[in-house]
Amino acid sequence: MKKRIIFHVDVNSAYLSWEAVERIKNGVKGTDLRTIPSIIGGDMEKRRGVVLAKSTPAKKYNIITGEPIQQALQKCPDLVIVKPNHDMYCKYSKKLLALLREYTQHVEPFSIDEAFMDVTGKIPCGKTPREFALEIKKRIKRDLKFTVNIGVSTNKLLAKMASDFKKPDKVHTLFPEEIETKMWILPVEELFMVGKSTAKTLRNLGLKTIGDVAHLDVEILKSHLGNKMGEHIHNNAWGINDDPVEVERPMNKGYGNSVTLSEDIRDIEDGYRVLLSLSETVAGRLRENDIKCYCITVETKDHKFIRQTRQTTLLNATNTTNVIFETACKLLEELWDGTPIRLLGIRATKLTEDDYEQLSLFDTPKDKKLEKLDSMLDSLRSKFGDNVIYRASLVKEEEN
DNA sequence: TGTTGAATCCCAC
DNA sequence: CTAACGGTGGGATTCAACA
Repeated sequence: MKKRIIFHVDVNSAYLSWEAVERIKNGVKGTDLRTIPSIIGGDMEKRRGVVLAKSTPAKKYNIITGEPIQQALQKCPDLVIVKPNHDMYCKYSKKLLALLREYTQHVEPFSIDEAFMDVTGKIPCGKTPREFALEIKKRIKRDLKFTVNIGVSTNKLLAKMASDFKKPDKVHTLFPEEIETKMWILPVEELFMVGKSTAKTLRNLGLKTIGDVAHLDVEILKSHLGNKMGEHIHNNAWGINDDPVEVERPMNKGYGNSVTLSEDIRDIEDGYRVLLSLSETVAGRLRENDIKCYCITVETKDHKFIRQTRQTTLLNATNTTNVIFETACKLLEELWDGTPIRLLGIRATKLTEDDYEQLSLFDTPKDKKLEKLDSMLDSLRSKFGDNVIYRASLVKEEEN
C-alpha cells in the first residue's frame, strides 16, 4: 500500500475570524474583533450559552471554548460578545472548500471549519509537503483574509493532531518518525477521542502522557474503556489510522432539533407547544431531503442536567409534522415525572428514502391528508418565507 | 445462542 | 444572592426481550 500525504486544514477561531472579516468587508467601523478580547457566544439576554470561539486576546484571560459566558465574563468583564451567525459561516466554509479544491478534488469537509485533503501525488515538483501546505495557507490568507493551521502527515489522525499544535497561522508536520518527540509528550487529554470521561479513566490508571497510553498493554485499555474504545485509543496513541479521505458524504443517520428553554417547563401544555415547534423543524428537514423516519426519540434535560430519552419505532415511516408531533407528545407523557424541564429535543432516526409509494400503502386516509397539508405549507413557506404561517397553537403562545 | 430495540453514555465540533 | 454549562450528529455499551 502506497504511502499517503494528508493535510488537515483548521480555521483559527473560525466563527470569530469570519465575523471580523465580514465586518471589514461590510465597512463596519470599529476595531478588528481579533485584536481585542472578544468571543462568539450564545444568548446574552437569557444569560445562557457558551463560548463558541475566542480571540487571541481573550485567550490571554484563560477563557476557554465551551465554557459558560458568565464564567468568561468573570475572567474578563470587558469582554465583547457577538452573537453567532450560522448562515454567514456557511458562506465562508464554502469559499474555503472551493479554494482547497483548486489544489485537489480529494477534499473531505470534516466540520464547518475543518477539512482533510489527500494530496498524495498532487505536490508540485521540487516542493516538500510542508512547503505545499505553506503555499495553501498563504493563498487562504491572501484571498480569504483569515488564517488557518494545517497539519501534515501520512494519515488523517496524525494530520489532525498536528493541526492542533501551536496556533494560529501555522503549518506543522507529524510524520510517524516524529510521534515520539511531538505527540507522546502531550497530556492524554490532547489525544483525539479522549474526552472528559476517558481522560479520567486514563488518569486513574496513572497515565499522564499519550506516550504512557501507547506503552500500556492494549488489553488493559480494553478492559477499562471497552473493546472498541480501548483499541481505538491504543491505535491513536501509536498514530495508526487507515481511514480514507472521503469525498462523498454518506447519508445522514438522523435529524434532530432541541432547545434549552428560557424558563423551565412545569406544565405539559407548554411542553406540547415546544414539541410542535421542534416537530415542524425536524419533519420539514426530512421532507426537504425526501426522507422519512421510522423512529422518533424525545429527549429531556431537567434543572439538574439529568437527561432522559424515550423512543418508539413506528409501523410505517413518516415525515409528517403531525405524526411526529403526536408521537413525541405521547413519548413525553410516558417519560415525564413532573420535574421542571430545561431542555426538550426530538430526533428522527431509522431513515429511509421517500421514493416508494409502497411505504404509504398502509397509511390511513388521515395520514394522506396530513401529508398534503404539509406539502402545501412547505410550498407556501418556500414562496413567502418560513414565518408566513403559524400553527394555531403557536399563535396562541405568541398572544400570551 | 445470537439478535434486536431501548436507554444511556461518550465523543467531536 | 452559591453561580453556572448549546445544539447536532455519530457511535458504543448495557440490558431485557425474544427467537
